[in-house]
Amino acid sequence: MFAIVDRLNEEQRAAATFEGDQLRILAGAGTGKTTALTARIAWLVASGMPAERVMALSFTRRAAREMMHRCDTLLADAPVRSATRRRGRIVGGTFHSIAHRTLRRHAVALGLPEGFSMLDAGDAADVIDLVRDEHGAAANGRRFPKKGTLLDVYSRTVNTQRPLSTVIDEVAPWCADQVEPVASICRAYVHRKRTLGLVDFDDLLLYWRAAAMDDRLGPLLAAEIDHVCVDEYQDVNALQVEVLRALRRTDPRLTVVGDDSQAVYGFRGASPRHLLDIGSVFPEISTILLERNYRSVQPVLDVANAVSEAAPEGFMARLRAESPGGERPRLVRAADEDAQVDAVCEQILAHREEGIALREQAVLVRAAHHSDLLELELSRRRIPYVKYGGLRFIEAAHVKDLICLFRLADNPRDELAWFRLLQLLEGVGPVRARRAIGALGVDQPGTPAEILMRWPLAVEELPAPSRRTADAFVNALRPATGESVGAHGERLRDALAPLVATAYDNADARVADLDALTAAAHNAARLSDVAADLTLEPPNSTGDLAGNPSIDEDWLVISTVHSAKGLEWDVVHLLNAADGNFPSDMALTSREGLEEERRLFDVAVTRPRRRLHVYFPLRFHYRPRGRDDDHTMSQPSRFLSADVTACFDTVRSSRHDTLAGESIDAGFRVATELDALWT
DNA sequence: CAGAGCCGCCTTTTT
DNA sequence: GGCGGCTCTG
Repeated sequence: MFAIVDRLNEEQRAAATFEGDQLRILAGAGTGKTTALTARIAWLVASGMPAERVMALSFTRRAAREMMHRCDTLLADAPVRSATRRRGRIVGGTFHSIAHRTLRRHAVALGLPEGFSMLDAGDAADVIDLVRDEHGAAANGRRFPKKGTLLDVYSRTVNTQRPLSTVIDEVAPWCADQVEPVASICRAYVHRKRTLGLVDFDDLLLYWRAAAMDDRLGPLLAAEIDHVCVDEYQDVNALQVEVLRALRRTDPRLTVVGDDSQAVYGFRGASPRHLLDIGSVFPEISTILLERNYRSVQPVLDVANAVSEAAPEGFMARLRAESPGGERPRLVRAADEDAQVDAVCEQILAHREEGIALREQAVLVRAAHHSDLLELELSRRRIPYVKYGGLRFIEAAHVKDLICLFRLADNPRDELAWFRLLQLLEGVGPVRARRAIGALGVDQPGTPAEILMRWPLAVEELPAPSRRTADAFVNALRPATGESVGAHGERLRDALAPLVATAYDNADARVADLDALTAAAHNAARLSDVAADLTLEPPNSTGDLAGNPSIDEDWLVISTVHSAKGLEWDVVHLLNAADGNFPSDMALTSREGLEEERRLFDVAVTRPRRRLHVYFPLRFHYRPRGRDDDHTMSQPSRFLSADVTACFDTVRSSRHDTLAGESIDAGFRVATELDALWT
């Protein structure tokens, strides 16, 4: 049992073995927060608490995965109390994924159809657009918020639990006098989702809270869990706090970990106040501070300290390194983005020659598309990489088609899925699709089977040539008696494949994707689960470009700074440290926006253990990923103040040498090929 | 009414 | 360079 806390320092050990009910661990970057939290979990389990009665929550998927992984490792080594009891696994994941599991288990009690559909952000915007149209929003001649803004306003209102008017003042002040029409659309949106059995990301939390607050269901849920742990508590929002409060109504045991100086999810309603003022919700909570940084060498921490010193408020103590020595970070000025990419690749390979594997290096970017050029170059140089964050596989049209089909198989009320799939048919556009859906009566009462029984009425609305195809794919929706979920999935895939093949180009690759996705149906309880899992935990298809990392033993990590939070590498390369990129000019409309960018910058520079390289191109392509020659000049990031820059060795990338080398190489090749004609 | 073709806008971060 | 929204045509 003591092996668990053997390698911890005094404060970490105090946290892991804390005897009280409620604990808050406050700690700066690199001080071993997650180590302390996972050690605490292992300690609780070793002390006799069944692992499956510990719930561990985090906001991001990556942080949740990391936490689960470390728990698994610790628990595998820890002693088992009772030889007869098989060790369970802790209940862990993101808030949203645990909420989803709870909703599936108690769907009926919560007034949801068993096969409810999980909407992604795009679907949610489409539903809200639907009700927006029906309200004749654009008709009154006034500028009215579009679906994106409406969803943003709705989501912030839900997540911050504040009045709609306050949120509108903040997010879209130009329509502050239209609060009532917006409210009415929000009400219609909520009502529509309920009628059709649709659940969006925010609903997961709303229903979970309702379940935990319910007089019958709440105690049931509470009785399943002894201890709740929350990582990255500075990223929780008001709604998540209420979920926690509801879950802990009867049993107080709770451990949270956080760092207010790393709060970077304000844009979705999170606030570090929840961490700092936690006493107002859980008055009994004790606090332990972790202050010793084990991650980084002092020259790297000097950068972080200089960055945070410029902040007007809110940072904790200066970071002091436990490990001595270390090299000064490098600030690399490159002529343009191409030179930056070259410099990064050269540096990565140089480190690799020194014995630092690709896996121990990461390239961090503010926005996912900042690594586009780099990814091309990495592929060209055959350097394998995996990218986290950014555009998702799931947003590819054919992937959404299959997800919609799986949703529809369990929930024939899913108007959105019908609308999308019907339009794959030849000669069917929005109008005919809508008529057919009207004939189905998706909003009428009745069982799923009864809705499908109205299909003969709906098919009348479609043009004659498409009816056979349409019949075939609706037949595939009906479950055959005794058929497994996997077999049903295959049948749906077969019905969709020809439609996908005619509706899009590069059909082969797309149909291959369908196969891979269908495979997931074989060990699922129901098809809507497969769809929901893909929505909550979307795979990313990058990495294909540079070879398959599961075969290559070593690969580079590319990540957005947001997705990199909580992780560490020996070497970190931070790209595009130019104003407008980082801080993103999108964030500069408010002071809080700028401060959040500063914390994000702080997160980025506190990721490396040993080496930090910050790159700054002097010119940018005017169009992102543009291959033309239009450039704009750029300023260094405002976070690279004189004090910060003083912590770096500033170097210029040697683009010209590389160019010269390449042209000599090309000249040599031409000569060889010309000669080859005559041998 | 569907679909081709054209214009202009876009691009933060995550569940 | 991609996509959403618009117009024009059959």
